[in-house]
Order: sequence, then C-alpha cells, then structure tokens
Amino acid sequence: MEDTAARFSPQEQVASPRRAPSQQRSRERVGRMLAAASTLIAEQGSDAMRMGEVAERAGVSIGSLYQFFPDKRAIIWALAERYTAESQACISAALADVSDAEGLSQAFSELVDIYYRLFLAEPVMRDIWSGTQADKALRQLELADSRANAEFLSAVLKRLRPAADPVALETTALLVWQMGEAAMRLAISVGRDEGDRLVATYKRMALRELLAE
Amino acid sequence: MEDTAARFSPQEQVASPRRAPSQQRSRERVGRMLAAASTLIAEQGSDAMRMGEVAERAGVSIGSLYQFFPDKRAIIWALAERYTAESQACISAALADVSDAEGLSQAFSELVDIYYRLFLAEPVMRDIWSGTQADKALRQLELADSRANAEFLSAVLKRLRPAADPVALETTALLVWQMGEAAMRLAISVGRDEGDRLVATYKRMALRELLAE
DNA sequence: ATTAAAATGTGACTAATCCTCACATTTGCA
DNA sequence: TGCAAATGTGAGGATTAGTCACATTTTAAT
Repeated sequence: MEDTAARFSPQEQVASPRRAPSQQRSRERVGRMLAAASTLIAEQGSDAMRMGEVAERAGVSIGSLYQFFPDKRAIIWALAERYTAESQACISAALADVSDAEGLSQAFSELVDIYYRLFLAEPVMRDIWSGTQADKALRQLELADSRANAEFLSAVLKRLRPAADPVALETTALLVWQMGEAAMRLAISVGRDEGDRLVATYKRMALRELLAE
Repeated sequence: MEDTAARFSPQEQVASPRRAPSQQRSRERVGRMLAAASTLIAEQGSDAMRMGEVAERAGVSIGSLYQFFPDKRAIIWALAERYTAESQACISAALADVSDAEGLSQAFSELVDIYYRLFLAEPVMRDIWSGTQADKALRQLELADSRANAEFLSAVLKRLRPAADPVALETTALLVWQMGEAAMRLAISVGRDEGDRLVATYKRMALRELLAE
C-alpha cells in the first residue's frame, strides 16, 4: 500500500501525490480527506463532490488538500484503488484452490453473489465505476435505448419459443444486448486482434443462450 | 424527428430546447451547431468540447447556441438521439423477419458485426456511450483491474483445461468478467427483481461458457 | 405598405469551481 | 538551539458554463 499511484501509464496520466504524507499528523489528515471524499461521493456522487467541501468536512484547508492530491481525480483514484485492492484479494482467495469443474461452478457462483451484494451496498464504488462522472441522464437514455433494442430481440425469441416464460426471454434479451455493448466497448479499448476475438466469443456465448434452452 | 427530447423523464431531466427553430434560417444554424459539436467531440471528446468553440465553429454567437440548447448536455443528448434513431431502425430491420433458429443466428451475427464496425468507425457515438465524460484514466484503471481479476479466472481455466488454447481462455475470462460487471451495473439501474433475474441469467451464461467447450 | 409581435441574434458579464502560490507554522534532527 | 524539511493556509488567478438586456430580422395581420 506504499506507493499508491504509479503503476499505470496510459494515455491520460493521473498525477501522483505531490508529496506523500510522512509524518503522523499528515497521515491522519489524509485519512480524513479520503473519508470526507468518500462520504460526499456516497451522498451526492463524485461529480457533485466539491473540493472545497471535501476540505471543509475533513477540517483542513483547500491548500492542504491539494498538497496531497494534485487534482480532484487523484482523490477518486485513491478511493478506487482501495476498493480495487480489497476486491482483488477477495477474488484471488475465492478462486485460488479451485481444482475441478464442480469447484469452479461453486466458487464462481459465490463470487458473483458477493460482487453483486458489494455493488448494491457500496455507493462509492458503484459511483466511481458506473461513473457519476458520466451524465446520469445520458445513462438513462442509453438504458432506454438498450431496452428498445432488446425488445426487438425478445420479440423474435417469443416468436421462436412461444412456450417459454416471456419474462425470462425479456431478461435474456436485455442482458444479451447490454453484454454486447460492454463487449464492444471492451473490444475497442484493447487492441484490434484481441478486440476481434472478444467480439467473436461474445457472439458465440450470446447465440448459445439465444438458441438453446 | 420533430420533438427532439421529451420522451424520457428520469430522475435527472435534460431540459428541452428553450425554443424550437421554426424559421429556415435558424434551422440551418442549429444544424451547423450540431455539426460543429460533432466535429469537436470527434476531435477531442465531449468532455473537452467547449461551448464557446462550438459557437465559434458554427459561426454563431454563444447566445444563439444557448437559445436552442439550454446546456451543454442538451447538445450531446441531441447527437445521441440521432444515432439512437438510426441504429434502432437498423436493428429493427435486421430482426424483423426472423422466423427460425437459423435465421436468428444469421441475423444476430450480422447485427453484431454491423454494430462493431459502427463502434469502430464512429468516434462521436463511441465517445458519448463510452463516456469521455467519464474519466479516461479511471477507465484505464478499471480495465487494468478487470484484467487482473480475469487473470485469476483464466489461471483456473488453464488448470482445468490444459489442452485448450491459452489465448482463447484468457479472452473468455476477460469477457466473462467484463460482462459480469456490465450485468451488475445494469442490475442496479433496474429494479431489484429484474436485477436479480439478470444476475442469475448472467451466472448461467457465464458458467456454461466457463465449464463447457 | 405599415406595424406590432414573435422569432432570432449578440456578446459582455455573472457565477461557480478547480487549482496555484507566496507566505506562515510545525516537526524532525544534528 | 537552530535549521531544513514537511506541513498548513486561504486569498486570488484562470477557466468555462450559462444569463440577460438589448438589437435585428421575419412573419403576418390590418
């Protein structure tokens, strides 16, 4: 947990802390800053979080805040890294000693449940990953759009499998659609080759679900 | 294409145009504003797009811009809706006359290819959906995190299926992981019941891919 | 054609907010 | 004790979204 940010060097850098807190006093204060940021994000979302308010709630001046976090993104980044570290430990533990199909099935299932509960219960992590940064209204439009598109798909499914539970088919259609968008977003942010493989794999998975029962 | 925004009323509203352009002159100008915005988003991303620059490139004053778009989001929203309408038409057409499993397989496969190509080729749509709004560095962290988590999973897969192509297993693991995050994000933004169904369906799909071959 | 009302156009100005900087204070240590 | 490094401060610079009072053009009714 020493060097908090320096591992990634993508196109857009997040500047590392101007200085690391070395004395006891400043370490406590940085802790308060993170706590304040976390609270504010939980209350209002990271977009609405104001640096001035973070400083005020942490009981420090705005200058002190910027002494340890070079910009607003650095605070959010720091919180994100904390969650990342926690969840990686959890995942690693869950999958470490899987040795057969049965075990994988069990472990994976539990992992998903844990993650889901975590997402439901952790407003901060949710906000950061789901991007309050990003426009909420736009997300709503995206969801509405997805629903509309999924409806075309579920209409086909209902036609092909009239005996199946319509609600389940709708769920499947929506999920398949959203997963497709996720797969493509992912495909774009990795290289072209890996991207193509990802899309192909998605296609296979989706079709298996759409056709089989 | 008349009333551009008024269909959705989620928590966070996007104000509708202060006034709709009714004369020829203003309709042309609004077109130029949208074109300018589109260009700027393609060049720099929607986050870096400045309203002043949009106005300048469109050859109108900042006041005129705000006459038709009440805020920055409204322009992005308008562009998003344009793409949404286009793609819906495309999807509807592709799936309309599917009548058997073979047809679905064919149509779905083509649809995915089209969408993928669209995503690759359309910087504006990509930016809006993938959220340049959202912090790019944070997305990189998220991706790195996903990769790390997926690695635990692919390690298990390689152990269980030593004969399989390792690269394919890595692709599968990453995709399954990202899809899981997408499924959970989706699950959270819909109601609890539907959310639970979505996660359960995801689990089933993922396990089928992870276990079978 | 006249003219009033509606639509449209303008850009200086306000407000909000991130972040800097010159300077003050405290702490570690020789 | 005294000095250098670490830490703390908040007024103010800089950027940018969005407003508003007023000017110009178009429409349409008389």
